[in-house]
Amino acid sequence: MSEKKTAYHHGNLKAALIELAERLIEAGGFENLTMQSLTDGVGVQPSAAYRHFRNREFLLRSLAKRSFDRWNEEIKTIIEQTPPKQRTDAFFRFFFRSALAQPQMFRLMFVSEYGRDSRSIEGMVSFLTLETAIAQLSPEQDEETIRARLLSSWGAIHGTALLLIEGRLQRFYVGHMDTDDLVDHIIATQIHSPP
Amino acid sequence: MSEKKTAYHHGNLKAALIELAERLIEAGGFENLTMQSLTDGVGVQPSAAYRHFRNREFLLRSLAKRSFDRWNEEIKTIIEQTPPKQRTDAFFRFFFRSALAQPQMFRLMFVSEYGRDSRSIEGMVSFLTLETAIAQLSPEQDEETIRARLLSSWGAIHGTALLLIEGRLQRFYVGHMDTDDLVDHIIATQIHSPP
DNA sequence: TGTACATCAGTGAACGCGCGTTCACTGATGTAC
DNA sequence: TGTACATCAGTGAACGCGCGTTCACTGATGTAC
Repeated sequence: MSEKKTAYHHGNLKAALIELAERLIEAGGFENLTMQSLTDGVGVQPSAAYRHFRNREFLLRSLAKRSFDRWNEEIKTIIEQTPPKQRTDAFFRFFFRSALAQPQMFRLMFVSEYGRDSRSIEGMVSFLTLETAIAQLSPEQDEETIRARLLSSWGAIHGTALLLIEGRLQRFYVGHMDTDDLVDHIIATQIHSPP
Repeated sequence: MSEKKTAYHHGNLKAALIELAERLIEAGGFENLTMQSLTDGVGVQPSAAYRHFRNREFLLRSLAKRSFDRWNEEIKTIIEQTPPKQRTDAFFRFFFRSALAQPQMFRLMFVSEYGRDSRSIEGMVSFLTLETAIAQLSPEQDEETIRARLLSSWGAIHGTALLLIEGRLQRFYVGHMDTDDLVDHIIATQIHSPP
């Protein structure tokens, strides 16, 4: 199997489709990803895509899953390399960094229906990681309080990331405050909030 | 102009379309509102809708605007009837109450493109209301800190409301914790967090 | 109080098109002997 | 080392349909005289 693709057999169509799909999603949002634009971009007939993906929904689902897998890998690495007390902070920072680096992929993963499955299974991993990290910050708390903190932190970073992605917060910045400052503040609020 | 509508002239088509549109959106999300299902439900030809709304986008925009207007009215009333120190709390509670009462309308207003215009103008009202309320809770703070708190609170309630709407948080409740407890906790975190 | 006419708010039929998806086919590749 | 054949991964053409939108029309309503 040579690298050179013949005119007929593309050779690595599936990989090419995935790669382009990720670019197109980032460019226009998953809602606007069409099978035709995707196959056009790769230089192949629309029908060829169906040799590799059952249908559009399946494609989007598997794209979301891929991203979640990568995401969880990265989180695992970060957690391992960070001292326990700083893990919550590190997780929050990673969360915002990735959300702002690939906002449309973030939406596919965390907003769309297509990410739902991955969220409920793989999503737990980061959830539990975060919970453990939070628990270590305040070991005296009971389980229920820790859970409540976890959920409210999750809501805070989820919502703020979405607002930042939509770019609808800058208008309210004052002085020399910017996105980084806001993220700092949110992290401080979530980490040091009282029981 | 009698209340009785003749077979031909509906009489109050516009109002009927709006009312049904709100019901259909709440039932299936704004993405799935079609002009045909809308006019069908009212018992009128699809083309009739275009006598009252330029197009679908315009319809959805004006629905979002209507909701924002109502929403801002309600907030104004609540704020007026609440002592200054409790206004932040009251606003948060109203926010969650309305989000959970009409989740799909919330999405139209706060997530969709169609609510964007209303968010940037009318949205400021509630934003500034909240800012004033927050400022009154901690009068010693400088403007920038208050803004940061405002934005991070906004993110927290925005994100948590969306997660609650998607029903993806219950799974993580423990003991006798429920949605109300979570909301309580979020409000406590946001209101009493340190500078 | 009645008639003529403008205006308004619907009808009915159709269009167009974007887009996902199917299916019989064909060219290239891999494998058995 | 070469040939026959199965298998695989594409092509090409077309379908269907949901859905927004248009447009010439018509029935009802309101108004001037």
